[in-house]
Amino acid sequence: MGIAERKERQKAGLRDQILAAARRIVLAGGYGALTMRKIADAIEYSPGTIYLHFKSREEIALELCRAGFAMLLGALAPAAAVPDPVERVREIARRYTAFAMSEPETYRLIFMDDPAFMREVFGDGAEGDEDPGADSYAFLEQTVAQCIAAGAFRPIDTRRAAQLLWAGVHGVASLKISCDEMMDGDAIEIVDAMSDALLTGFLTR
Amino acid sequence: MGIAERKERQKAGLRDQILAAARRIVLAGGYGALTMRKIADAIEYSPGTIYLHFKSREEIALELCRAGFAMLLGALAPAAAVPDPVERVREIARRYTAFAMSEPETYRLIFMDDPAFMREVFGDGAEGDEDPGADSYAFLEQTVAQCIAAGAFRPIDTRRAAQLLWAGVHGVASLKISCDEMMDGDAIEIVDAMSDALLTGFLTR
DNA sequence: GTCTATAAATCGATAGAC
DNA sequence: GTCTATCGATTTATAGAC
Repeated sequence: MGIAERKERQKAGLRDQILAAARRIVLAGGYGALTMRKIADAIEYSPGTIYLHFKSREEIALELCRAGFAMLLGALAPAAAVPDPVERVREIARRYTAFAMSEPETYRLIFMDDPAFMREVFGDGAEGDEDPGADSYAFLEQTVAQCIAAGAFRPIDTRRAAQLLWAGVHGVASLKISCDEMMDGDAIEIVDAMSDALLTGFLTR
Repeated sequence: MGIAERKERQKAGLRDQILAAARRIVLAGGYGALTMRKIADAIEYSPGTIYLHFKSREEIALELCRAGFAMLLGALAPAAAVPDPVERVREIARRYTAFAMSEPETYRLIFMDDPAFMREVFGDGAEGDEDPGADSYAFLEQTVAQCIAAGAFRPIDTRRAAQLLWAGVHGVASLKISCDEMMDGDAIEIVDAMSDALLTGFLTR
């Protein structure tokens, strides 16, 4: 390794610092509070330096969205260890909600702020190799498919069932974030009730 | 267009004109696009004039939220004519979703933008006489209570059931707004499926 | 009540020195 | 690569003339 590699590392290092600072700012004050100057102050560089690593403020926000999706996928992943597919659905719902509650501003940035973010990252923003947004959804849909294959669910439409589950859990999580007082009880407890109610409609009787 | 038209509009009251213009701006470009100058341009007054009717930009947004809640309540109201309480729940869900789809930016302003808006309008912002936010929720909760009283629902917790329904419908509506492509099918069709699934969990068997 | 004018702050992004 | 300096645009809100 030589000078070139060291410079490469330094560049990557600063890029990560920028993203970390940006994430802290968004977490603290929402996406609207994210400004180049605040980032510059936080990392103790000049505002102009940021433009050597990111083309614009938008690009930083997009990268935060991508990272947020990756975090969500990481938070969901341990649910794969649950053997029973129906219980796995419940666990996914719990973990999804726990993530939203522990990172409300990240969740808000991804799912509630600008639709363009979610669309660009989730929709097709895949730059070939990775797409944690689609992966997160695919994980849920696969699990629903396994519930059907195992005979636990009636032969309902897989996509429809997965999307209803997502919508139900998202509804609980986003209302908890927007207006906690409106939803009585703990988020996990509520989302369990949501899973119960929805799964009752899906299960064979 | 000129003096004559402006004087005509004066009859409607400048305060209402400001709100109407603000609403058009928010509908067109989201809450972030709402600026005093744009309002001033739209109503053909100077920016300073607006401050004679509203203390700040925030107060205008709050008033838009209140008006949005009132519109939502108005959109829900006809559901009261449905005699069967269970069918009435379905109808409320449909009308709620139809409102969100026809006024996505209004819906976004109320439920998805700044949590402070929803909190201040819904939470306790009632200035004594009116509170369309609480009324909207109360309408749903009363209907659920009537489902239980009529023996259609198992004796479940009324608030919990009402809040799960709200969360489920909100989840569908908000995901449709944020990422239409992610939810297959028409919003009303999806929300009917959501009602079916949730109600199945609530109905006596 | 309405206007003009402007204060005071903040922003994204760029140019050029080093 | 980094900084200083700044452009140019935008914002909220106010002060004072009429």
